[in-house]
Amino acid sequence: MRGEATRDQIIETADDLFYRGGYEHTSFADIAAAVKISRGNFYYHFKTKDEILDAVIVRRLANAQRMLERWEAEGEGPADHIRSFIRILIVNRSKIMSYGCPVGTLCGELVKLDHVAQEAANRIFKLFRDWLARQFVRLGRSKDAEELAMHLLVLAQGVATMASVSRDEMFIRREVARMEQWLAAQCANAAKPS
Amino acid sequence: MRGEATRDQIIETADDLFYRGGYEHTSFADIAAAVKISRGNFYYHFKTKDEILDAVIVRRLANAQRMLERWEAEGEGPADHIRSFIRILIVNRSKIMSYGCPVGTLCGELVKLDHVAQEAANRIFKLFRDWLARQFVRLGRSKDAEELAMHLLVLAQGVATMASVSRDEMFIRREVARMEQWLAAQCANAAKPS
DNA sequence: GTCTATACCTGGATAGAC
DNA sequence: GTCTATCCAGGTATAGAC
Repeated sequence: MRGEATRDQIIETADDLFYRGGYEHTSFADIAAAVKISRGNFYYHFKTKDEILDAVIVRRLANAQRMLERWEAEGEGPADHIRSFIRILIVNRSKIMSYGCPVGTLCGELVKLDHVAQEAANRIFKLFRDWLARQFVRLGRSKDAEELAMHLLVLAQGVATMASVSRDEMFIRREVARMEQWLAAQCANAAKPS
Repeated sequence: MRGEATRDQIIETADDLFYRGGYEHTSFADIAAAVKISRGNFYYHFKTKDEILDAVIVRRLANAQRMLERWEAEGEGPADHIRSFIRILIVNRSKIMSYGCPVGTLCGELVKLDHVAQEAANRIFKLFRDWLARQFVRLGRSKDAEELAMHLLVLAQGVATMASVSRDEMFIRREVARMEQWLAAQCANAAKPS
């Protein structure tokens, strides 16, 4: 069915527009124009704007899941896997400097809107947190794995926010170097308290 | 003049509503209702919504400035001053868990809206960064004072973002403890490379 | 300086032809 | 499955009385 393809295109486009312009600020007209369909056709695929948001979140969850699996398949061990996470800040630096972190900015917006999809969006963070925690467990830090995972998310979110303010690539590189240094210290401390 | 008082009330109310609900999501009607004036009267004080935003940013800048001066007056030295900065995360934990950091979330929203006031809002960050850098200089870290200041802002922003996602007070306390530990290490390293 | 009334537009959502 | 036409709510902004 051609319809499925259109639906996927809408979700993909909405994902991108929500990232670049925010959820509320992006209108049906914007998405329809980008997909090159009429506004009316839109409602054949999604009855409400919230439905598109849900679909976008599902898509982001799936994409994140795939990315984590790839990192595990490619990396040599838990430390390597965590390093892959840290390096998305470098890999995606352009977009991050322009629009921040897709996950963090969406969750932040939904908080302010007091939106029902808040919890769904937070699940993306949980996915990363649990995955990171598993890596720290394998690193011999089972006692504080969760805390270390949260701390890495803190660093990543902080860097993303300040990167979109300063728009300074060297800033990102310095902070990433710090994060890798921190990770190395955690490896050395394996099985010891923080 | 009564007019000045009304104007101030509008700014104060808008400041709060912009923080809790975001700039775009907050309508004139919302502000007018909260201040208990008519929408028409509104336009006597501010011709456009952007004008209110400008006034709110000016207000936030002034408030931040006053807060920094208070910290310097109250604290015993640069390390103490920086600790005051770190502890706003504890002091404002309720609001931060509900709405994130007022500065970070505003700048993040303005980035997505591609709003002209972006630069003005970023000035609030610059105020904090410069002030923190001065404290680090006094701590004998003139070589990397700017970098350390940015790193503290990264930590604060990351904690604020993840706090509004996890809504876990203990998480904030753990991260603040980490920040204070980090600060102590920087003091010990005074005049040495990071 | 504050109000009411209202113009105007945009955005979400529906109906119905093709 | 896609379109055009249209409705309606809410948001910014203006005019003009008091």
